[in-house]
Amino acid sequence: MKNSDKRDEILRAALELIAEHGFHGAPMAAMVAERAGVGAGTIYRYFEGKDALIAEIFAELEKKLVEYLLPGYSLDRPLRERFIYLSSMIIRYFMDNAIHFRFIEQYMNSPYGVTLRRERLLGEARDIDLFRNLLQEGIDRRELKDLPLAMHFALAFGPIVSLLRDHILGFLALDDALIRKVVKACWDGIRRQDGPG
Amino acid sequence: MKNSDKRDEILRAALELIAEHGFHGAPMAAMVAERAGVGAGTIYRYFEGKDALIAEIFAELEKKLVEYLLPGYSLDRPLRERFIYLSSMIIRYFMDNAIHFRFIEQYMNSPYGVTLRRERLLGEARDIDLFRNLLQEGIDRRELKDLPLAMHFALAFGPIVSLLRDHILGFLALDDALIRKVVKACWDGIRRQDGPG
Amino acid sequence: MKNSDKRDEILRAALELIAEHGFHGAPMAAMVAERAGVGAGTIYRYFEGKDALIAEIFAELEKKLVEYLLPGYSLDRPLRERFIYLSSMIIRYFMDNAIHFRFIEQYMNSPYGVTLRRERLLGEARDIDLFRNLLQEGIDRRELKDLPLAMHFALAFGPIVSLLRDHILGFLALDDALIRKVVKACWDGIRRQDGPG
Amino acid sequence: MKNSDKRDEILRAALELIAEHGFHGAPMAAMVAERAGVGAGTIYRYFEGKDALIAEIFAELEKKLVEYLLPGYSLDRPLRERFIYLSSMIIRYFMDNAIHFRFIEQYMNSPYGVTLRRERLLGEARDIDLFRNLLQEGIDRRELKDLPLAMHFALAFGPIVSLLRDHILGFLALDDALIRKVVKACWDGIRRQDGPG
DNA sequence: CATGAATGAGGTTTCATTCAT
DNA sequence: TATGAATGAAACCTCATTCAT
Repeated sequence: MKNSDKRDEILRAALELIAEHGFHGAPMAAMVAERAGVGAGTIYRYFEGKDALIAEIFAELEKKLVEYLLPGYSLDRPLRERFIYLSSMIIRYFMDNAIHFRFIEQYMNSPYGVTLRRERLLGEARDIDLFRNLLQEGIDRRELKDLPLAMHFALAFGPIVSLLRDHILGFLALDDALIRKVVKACWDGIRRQDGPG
Repeated sequence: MKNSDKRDEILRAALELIAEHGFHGAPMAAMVAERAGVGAGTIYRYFEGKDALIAEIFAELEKKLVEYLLPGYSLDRPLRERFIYLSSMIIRYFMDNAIHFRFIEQYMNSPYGVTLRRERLLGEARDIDLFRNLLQEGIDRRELKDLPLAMHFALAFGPIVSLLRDHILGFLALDDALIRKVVKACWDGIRRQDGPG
Repeated sequence: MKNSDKRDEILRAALELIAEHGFHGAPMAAMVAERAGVGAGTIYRYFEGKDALIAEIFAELEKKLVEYLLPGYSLDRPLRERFIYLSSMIIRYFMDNAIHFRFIEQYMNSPYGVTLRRERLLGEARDIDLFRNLLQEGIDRRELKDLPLAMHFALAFGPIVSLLRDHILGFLALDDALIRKVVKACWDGIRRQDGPG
Repeated sequence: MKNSDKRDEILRAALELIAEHGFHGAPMAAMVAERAGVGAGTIYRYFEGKDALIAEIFAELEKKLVEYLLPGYSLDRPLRERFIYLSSMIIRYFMDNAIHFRFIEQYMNSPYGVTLRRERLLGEARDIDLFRNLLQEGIDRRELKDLPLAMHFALAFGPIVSLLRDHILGFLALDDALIRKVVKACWDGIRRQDGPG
C-alpha cells in the first residue's frame, strides 16, 4: 500500500462515517482507523488532528466538485444557460455522490461551516466561486433581480439543497425531467421578470 | 419552584445551549443542569435521557409554532393567501425566535431529523401539518404544479430556510419588503403558471 | 466517606506515586485513581487537571511544613538560634516525611519548580518565607557574609538537601548528633567569621 | 557521514532535548531523530532503547568531566589544594556546559540516578572517582572531620549544585571571586577545625 | 546499514447517567 | 422529591518501538 493510499483510506473512512453518523458519531481511533484499516496513530501522521482531517475532507470535496463543473463551463455562454448548467450539474454530482452531500451538510451545520459561509458570502470572490460570480454578474448586469447576493443564493440554492436531501433520503425520486423543471423554476425565481425570460 | 417550573427551566436551558453549541456542546450536568438551576439528577426525573429531552424540546417548539400560526389561519381563505400568510408568519416567527430556528436546524441535521422528516412527508397527514395539507390541497385542486409533494416543500421551504439562516448569522438583513418579495417568489415557483397567478 | 476524604485520598495517592515514580510514573486514571480508591473521573471534580493537582499537592506540603515550623519559631530569638531551629526542624520534618521530600524534589526539578524558585528568590518576600526572611535579615544586619541571597541559600540549604536525599535513600543514617553538627557547619558557612561566631 | 558521527549526533540531540525539556519532553522520533538528522529507526541501531541512550549520555558526560579534571590534577599536591582545584574546575566546567549540568540533574532525579548514587557512594571506589577518593583520603588521614563519606559529599557538593542551578537559571551571577569564596567555605565546612586550616 | 511509515498501548480528560442521602 | 458526588466507558492524542523497503 502506497503512502497516499493510507491517507486516502483515512479520508474516505472519515467521510463515510461523518456523512452517516455526524461529526460525533465518528470517533477517530475506534471507527475511522478501524474502517480505514490503519492503526489509530497513523491518522496523526497525515492530519494534525480531528479538525484538520475534517477541514481537509471538505477541501477535497470542494475541489472535486469544481473539477466536475469546470470542463463544461464557459463564461462565453449566456447567463441563463450557465445557471442551468451549473445547477443541473451540481444536482447530478450530489445525486451520484450522496455521501459528499451528507458530509457537506454536516460541515455547513457546524462552527466551521459558519466561518466558511461568511468567507464565501462576504469575503473576496475567487475564480472558482463559480456560482457566486455568476450571480454577482447577473446582479451587476441587471439580468437578475435587485436583491442582495445572499438572497439570490437562497432562492437558487435553497430548493436544490432541500431536494437533494429528500432524494438521498429516498423521499423523492429525482430524474432528468424533474431536475430540468426545478432548475428552470429557480431561474425564474431570481431573474428579472420584465424581460423576455 | 413548582415541579413544572423545573421541567420548563430544563427545557429552556437545553434549548439555548443546543441552539448555541450543538448537541455535543451541551453537556447535561455541567451546562444544562447548571443553567437550569437544578441538580444534575433532577433532569432524569423529568426526562428519560438526553435523547428524550431533545425530542421533547422539538415537540414543544413545533407546538408553539402551530399555536402562533393557527389563530390567524382560516381554511376559508384562498390558497395563495394562505400560503403567503403561513410563509410570512413562519419567517417572522423564526426571526423573533432565532434560538428555535437554530435548534430545529440542529435537530433536522441529526438521525432524529431523518426519521421525523420521513414521518412528516410520507406518513399520514395530521390536521396541524398546515403546510403539508395546504400544498397537498393545491396539488389536488390543480392550483399547484403537478410535482411530488416533497418538491413543493423544497421549492417553498428551501429558500426560506436558507434566508433565515443567513439573516440569523447576520449575512443578510431581512425586512418586511424582502419577506414579501421572497414569499411571492416562492409562490410563483410552485403555482401553475397558466392560470391568473 | 466524606467529600473531603476523597479529595485527601486523591492528594495522598498522587503524592505517593509521584514521590516514588516521578511525575510521569503516576498516570491519573490507571494509578492515582486506583490507589485513591476512586473513579478516574472523580479526580476532575476536585482538580482542574494534572497540573492543578500537582500544584495543589505542593501548596499543601508547603503549608504543612510552615505549620510544623511556626509554633516554636520566635522572631525575638537571636539569628543564630533561629537558624539552627529552622534548619534542624526542616531536617527532622523531612526525615519523618520522606515522601514529602521526594515530591518536592521532583517538583523543584520541573518547569513548575523553576517558576516557583524564581518567585521565591526574586519576588516579594512573604511573612511565611521564614528562611528567606531570616537570611535577608542576617545580611541586612551584617551578621551574615556580604553575599547574594541566593548564595546564602546555597550554602545553607544545599548540604541539607543533599543529606536528606542520602538519608532517605539509605546511604547515610542521620541522627541528632549528626544533624546538630551539619546545621552548625552550615551556620559557620554563612556567618561573618570576624565576629564571635 | 561516518557511523560514529551519527551516533554522536544522536547523543548530542538527546542531551540537548533532555536538558531542556526533561526525559519526557524529548520524544525519540519526533525530536531526537529529527534534531540529530537521522531516521527514527537509526537510533535503535546504536542504542537498545531510550533507557540505554540516556545511560550512555550520562556515561559520556562523566567521562568528559573526568578528562577535563585529570590533566591538572596531581595526587602529589596537598589535600586542600586538590579540593579547591577539583571544586573550582567542576564549577567552571558546568558553567561552560550548562546543558551537561541540566542533564545530570535530570538523571540524578530519576530512578537511574538512585542506582548510580548507590554505586558511587557505597560500591568499590574506582580511580576516576576523584572526589570520592579525595574525601576518603582526607577522612582516613584525619584532615577531614570524622563524618561519614556521604556527609562530606553533602557539605562539599550540596552548595555547589545549588549555586550552579541558580547561576544557570540566572538567579545569581557567579564569577571567579564568588567561586573562590564558596569553594573555601566548603573546605572550611569539611576540614577538621582544630588544625591550622 | 539506514530509513521513516506504521503501530497500538497507554496517557489525560469529558460526560451521560446513577444512587445514596 | 431533589440533589450532586461519583462513576467509568470512551474520546482524542502521543510516542517508544518495529520492520518492510
